[in-house]
Amino acid sequence: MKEISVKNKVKITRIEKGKMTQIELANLVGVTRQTMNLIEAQKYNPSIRICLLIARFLEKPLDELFWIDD
Amino acid sequence: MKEISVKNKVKITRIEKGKMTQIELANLVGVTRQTMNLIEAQKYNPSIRICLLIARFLEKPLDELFWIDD
DNA sequence: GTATCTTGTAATTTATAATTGACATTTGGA
DNA sequence: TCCAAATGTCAATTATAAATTACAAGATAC
Repeated sequence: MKEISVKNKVKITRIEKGKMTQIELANLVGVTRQTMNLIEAQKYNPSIRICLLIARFLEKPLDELFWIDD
Repeated sequence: MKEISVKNKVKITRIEKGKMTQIELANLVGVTRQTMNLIEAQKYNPSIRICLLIARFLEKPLDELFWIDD
């Protein structure tokens, strides 16, 4: 069981942002919906490239979307 | 030859920040100096966890240190 | 000019991110 | 209530980040 210390608020931000679905955001970013689902569920550590693309499409700064939970 | 579109200013920020060496920053973050070297050279896409730790120790926001070059 | 610390890089291995395909459950609208 | 879209999750594979070991090139101090 791997412990992931990086937290995010991608899911609530996506939903707040209108009716964008996981699939739509995944397509915009260029990942599969499974990957987006795991990111939203905070099951692992995505790459900075994916995080930057998510931040771009959700129109939020990185630091607001991702942080370390310690 | 893999093209990495994520740019960063980790190296100049580290040097500006005093006399911190690559090895010291790598140790703080908890990666090897080779990994830190590759990140500074923008040879690949690090994880958000590593980027958050770098930002913490360099005392800069993520968005200031990492961006997408397109 | 030589010893030492720092950095760049390369080849190999290991860990894990990300994909693919599939199925079950939940949600919301007609 | 029924149907379809959206989400959660799993197992297996592929791609790539990160570690390890090692050596060479620059820099700095003596």
